[in-house]
Amino acid sequence: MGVSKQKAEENRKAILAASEKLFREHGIDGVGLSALMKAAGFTQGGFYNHFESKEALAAEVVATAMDKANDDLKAAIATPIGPDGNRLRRQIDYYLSGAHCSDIEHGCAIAGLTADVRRLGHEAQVHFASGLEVMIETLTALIAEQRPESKDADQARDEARREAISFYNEMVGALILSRALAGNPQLAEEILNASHQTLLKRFALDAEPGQR
Amino acid sequence: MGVSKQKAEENRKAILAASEKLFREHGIDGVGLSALMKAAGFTQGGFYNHFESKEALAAEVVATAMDKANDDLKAAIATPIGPDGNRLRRQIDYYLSGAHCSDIEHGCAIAGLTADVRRLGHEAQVHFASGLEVMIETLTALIAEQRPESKDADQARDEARREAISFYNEMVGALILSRALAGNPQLAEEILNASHQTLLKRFALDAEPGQR
DNA sequence: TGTACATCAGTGAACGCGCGTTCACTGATGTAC
DNA sequence: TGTACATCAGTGAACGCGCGTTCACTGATGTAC
Repeated sequence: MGVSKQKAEENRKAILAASEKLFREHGIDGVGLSALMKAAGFTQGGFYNHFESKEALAAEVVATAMDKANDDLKAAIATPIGPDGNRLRRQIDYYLSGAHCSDIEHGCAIAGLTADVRRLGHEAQVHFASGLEVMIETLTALIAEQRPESKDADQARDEARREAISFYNEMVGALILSRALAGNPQLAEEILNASHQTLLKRFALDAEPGQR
Repeated sequence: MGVSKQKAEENRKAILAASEKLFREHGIDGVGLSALMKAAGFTQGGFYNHFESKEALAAEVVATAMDKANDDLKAAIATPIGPDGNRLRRQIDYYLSGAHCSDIEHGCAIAGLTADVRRLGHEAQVHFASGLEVMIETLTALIAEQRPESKDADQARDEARREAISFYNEMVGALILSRALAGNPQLAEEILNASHQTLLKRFALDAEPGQR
């Protein structure tokens, strides 16, 4: 058709964005290149002008999705909150909400991709691991705020990191299990709620400020 | 070939067993009927003597895998332990071990199938949900043992169930995330260890008996 | 108990289909002079 | 600045391949008499 370099770059990003949505929803094996290209507004032959293979696309989708997820989390943490608000509580409320659970396309990239990453190539797995490490570091800082001060800074950092990982494991597990429970919506909700309540309690966020 | 009814029934079970292993490892979309039948020791044409379709097989695999997982857990809990042992601690130690993490074929059916269940048919999802409910009930009883006695029995039961779900969410999340981290084995191990340590502490299992 | 026949698990080739990938072609963009 | 040409993103048809499924056939099992 003849397309400017700038337009071509935009088109490439459109393919990546469409692919991320479809991969999360149907899995990487569950959607073909023709569907991906159609969703991005193109015909299937053009795919190889932008990517070397479907596997290369998958690796790049993982990388960009993880970067975006980390940017989003950092932005959310930086957003001001009211005087009685709490940054950690806000993350928990959002992550374990029914809305986030239903919105696989736009929700947490890690929870949306974890299941498929195991069966992807090495490059995708390395991008996933790097992205998760950044996520853990961000959450460690967030949780360190929440914990009482300690004399031993090294030990405090180790403990905060351990708490952050354990915290994230629980949130991801709750979300993935809940999403697998289309066969019993009531149980799906109970699973989100159980972790929600338990995590608030664990980080002493379950009472009004000052009460506890 | 001509085969007795009893032998045919055994063959059917062999197909189910081979399918469960391959489905867990490669996903349901990731393995074809010819591979399944070959793994069970047959040629592909005979598949439809036993199952109506690949989807029907998947639903039955989920059902039998969940039943077996629940039977195994109940048997493990019933197994006697030494005087200083603890049933809950033994489950945690096993579930969050590197050995369990590596052994997708024989490990926890729920963690092995959760990722795929979302994309299966309704029947499979219902079997999954029923199996998970039984698992939660078993864990609730196990955790209730661990908790101090309470005046209000109803409230105690609700709390034990909530603790059990939250506990299971964290274990499943840790296992699935760890398995997705082939790109960073050190982080994979750290993720298992973080939940292991945190859960032992949470249920006051991290010290010698009597010390705490 | 023996004999004749129906049953049906298993075989292996074939079906149509959609997959990932390749290719010849188009034509606006970008470059050389 | 204008003109001629190379580039390359996009098109749409085609490739071989493996998928889920179907089918005609085989022959030991199980049944009827």
